[in-house]
Amino acid sequence: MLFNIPIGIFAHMPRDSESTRQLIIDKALPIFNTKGYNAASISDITSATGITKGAIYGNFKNKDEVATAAFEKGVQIVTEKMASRIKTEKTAPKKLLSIITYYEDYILHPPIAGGCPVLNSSIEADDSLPFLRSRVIRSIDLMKNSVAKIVNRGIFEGQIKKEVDAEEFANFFFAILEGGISLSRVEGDLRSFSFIKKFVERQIELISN
Amino acid sequence: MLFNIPIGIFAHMPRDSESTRQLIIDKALPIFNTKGYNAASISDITSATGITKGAIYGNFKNKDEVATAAFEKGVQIVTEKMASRIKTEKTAPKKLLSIITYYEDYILHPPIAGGCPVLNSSIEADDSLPFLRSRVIRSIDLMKNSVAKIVNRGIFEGQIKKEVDAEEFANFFFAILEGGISLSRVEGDLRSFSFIKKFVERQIELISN
DNA sequence: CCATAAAAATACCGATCGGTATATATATAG
DNA sequence: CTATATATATACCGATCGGTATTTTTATGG
Repeated sequence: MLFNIPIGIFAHMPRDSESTRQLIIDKALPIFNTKGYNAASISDITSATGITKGAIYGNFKNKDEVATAAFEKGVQIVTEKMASRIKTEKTAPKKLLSIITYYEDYILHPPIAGGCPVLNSSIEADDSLPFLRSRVIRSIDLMKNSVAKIVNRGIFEGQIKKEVDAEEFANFFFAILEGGISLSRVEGDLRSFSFIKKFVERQIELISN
Repeated sequence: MLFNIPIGIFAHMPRDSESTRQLIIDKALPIFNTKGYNAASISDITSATGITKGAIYGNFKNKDEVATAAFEKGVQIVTEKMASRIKTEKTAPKKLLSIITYYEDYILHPPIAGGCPVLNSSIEADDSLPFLRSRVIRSIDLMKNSVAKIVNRGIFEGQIKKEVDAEEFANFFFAILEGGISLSRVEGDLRSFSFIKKFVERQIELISN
């Protein structure tokens, strides 16, 4: 944990503020993700962490910075878990299918309470929360690009039909899966997502050789 | 405006509270839709309407009821405009295409500031705002059903391939278009939506006879 | 023109918000 | 053991929140 900290540079080292910072981020993430940025309060975070306001404002400049750090953590969790799923498969169609099941598992066993942080923040940040918007855009771009890369590599390796537009497919793929998550979440069951899953699976089959 | 009010039943009729109520709803709708329920405040509404808190709480029990009325108004606006577009077309494929262009126009010339109230409320209401959730679900169901009806009628009239699963298509259609709106809104341009539009148009072509 | 009842405006409430200034606790260097 | 720098806790700030009690305005019936 502390191995990276250069010994001798800091003359004094009282309590470990880095682990406090991580605690705040970890506890703040599900709070922001379920309640939304505006409804989530600093005192929500103090309750969840058992840490006082002084510790929070000692480690973050303001609420925006806590939210930003929490969002980045959320993106990291989501994308890392997804990437590890993708890696286990060898061909493009199977990689794409693994993303679908990742989304399905995400609904059944949410790694972060409150749904997908990218989608949630996307809705909340589109006209308010300017400090989050660019980060949301970047995350979306990252996720769409990774899908496009899979498709293009699949074309190169002969698993995907070469006339497929990777960027178009990536947009479709991302939009419908995010839409599917939001549908199943608000409806409270997997029914809508199952339809969407079936549809997307057929699309993958259709573009495969 | 006042023609419908039965004369003689009310002994006294000071200011017209119904038009005040409508003013509040009309001004509150874009506020709730852009800022979200929690960030939107009663004083935001008093500023926008030029009306005082007393008038608001004279016409609504609390903030929840204002938000509910605004949401229903939003749904009404969205669905009525969409229905009128659909009606101008005769065949199922053309009706479906008209919905796509409706969404596209919605992005370019939003009838309500802040995006789609159904999608926005869906995200915000999924774990908070229980008083809105059932209404959101009902609205989504309504919109998906109208798409499914178009598809089924299209099958019946021979315009759509009979092996098409109307409910599956409706789920796909709704999820991807809502996803497309949210994408283009947060990204701030139509690029993603254009890809999605192209994709959905091809799907419509594929299920058409 | 006056009485009346409804609607809207005003004034106020406790609670909570994000944020800050200050005090206290803690770990290390000497 | 002590001095010191840092991390955390405490106490407090003005602003704003949703909501309510009360007063003022307004339209109508008589």
